[in-house]
Amino acid sequence: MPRRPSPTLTEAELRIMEVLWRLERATVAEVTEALPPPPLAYNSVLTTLRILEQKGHVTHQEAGRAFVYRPLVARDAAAGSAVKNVVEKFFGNSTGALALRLIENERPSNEELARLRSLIDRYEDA
Amino acid sequence: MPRRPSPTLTEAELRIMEVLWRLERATVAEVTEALPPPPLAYNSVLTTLRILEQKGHVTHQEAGRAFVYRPLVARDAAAGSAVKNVVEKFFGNSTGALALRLIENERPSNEELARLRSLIDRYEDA
DNA sequence: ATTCTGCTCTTAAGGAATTAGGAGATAGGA
DNA sequence: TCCTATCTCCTAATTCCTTAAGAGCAGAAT
Repeated sequence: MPRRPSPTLTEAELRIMEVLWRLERATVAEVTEALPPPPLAYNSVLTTLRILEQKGHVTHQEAGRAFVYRPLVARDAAAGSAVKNVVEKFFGNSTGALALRLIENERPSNEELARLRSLIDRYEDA
Repeated sequence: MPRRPSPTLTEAELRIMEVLWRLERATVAEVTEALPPPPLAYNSVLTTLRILEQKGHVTHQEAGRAFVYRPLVARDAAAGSAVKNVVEKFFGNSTGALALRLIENERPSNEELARLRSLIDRYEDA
C-alpha cells in the first residue's frame, strides 16, 4: 500500500516557507535568491512551491510572466500544527503534560518565568 | 542529492513502537497480534521492525526459531526527540517559548497548574 | 526583421525512503 | 514425510527531493 503524505511540513518545504514568511510575497527567483545555503536550483524551488500550493500552504498570482507566491498559512499556525501533531502522538493530547515536561526539563529564562507566573495566577483566579 | 531518512519515527514505525513499548519484548507474531486495527500482515510488521533495527530503535535476539524484539529507545526519549525537533524548527530552540505558548493557548488542569506553580516557585527561589 | 539572450513555466526523470505484502526456503514438530 | 511458522528476498506503489531539458516570450543585439 502507498505511503501517506506527511501531515506536517517536510524539511525542504519548511525551508521554502521560512523564506516566504520573511518576504511575505516573492517570485520563484526571489525565493531562490533569498534561500540560506545550501542553494537550490530554480526548478527545485519551483517544484516545492507547486507542492506547497497543492497542499494549500501557499497560493500564487501571475504578475507579468512570473508567479508571485504568498503564504496562505501563517508561521504561527504551522508551528501550532506541528506541536499538535507531537502532542497527539506522544502526550495523549494533553498540552499541559507537554508544558510541564518542558519546564521540568529546563529552567525557563527569568522573563519567561515571570510571564508563566502571571499566566498561572490568572488561571488560578478564574 | 539523496533523501535523508526521517529524523523522527514515521507513522508506521510509531505504530509498531507503541506496541513494543507496551509489551517490552515481543516476537513478530506477538506484535502483529497486539497491533490495534487496522491489522498488518506478518511480513509488513517484520519489514518495519527490520527498518527500526537498522535505524537503531530496536534490537532482536533469537529465541528458538523466532526473533524477540526489544526497544532500544524508551518512549520518553522518542517523545523528547520529537519535541526537540519541533522546538528547533519553530521556536528558535527555546523550550520556554513553546511552554509559554502551550499554556497561553489552553488552560492546564488544576493538578497541572499546581505542579507548574511549584516548579516555578522552586526556579525563582534559586 | 531576425536572431540571440535570458528569464519564465512545463514536462519529465530518477534515486532514496516509506509502507505494504507476496513467494519461497527452511527448520521444527506432528 | 508433511505441515506450519518463521525468516530472507523481492516487488510495487507513492512520496520526497532534486534537477535536466525544453518550450514560450520579452527585450536587446545585429
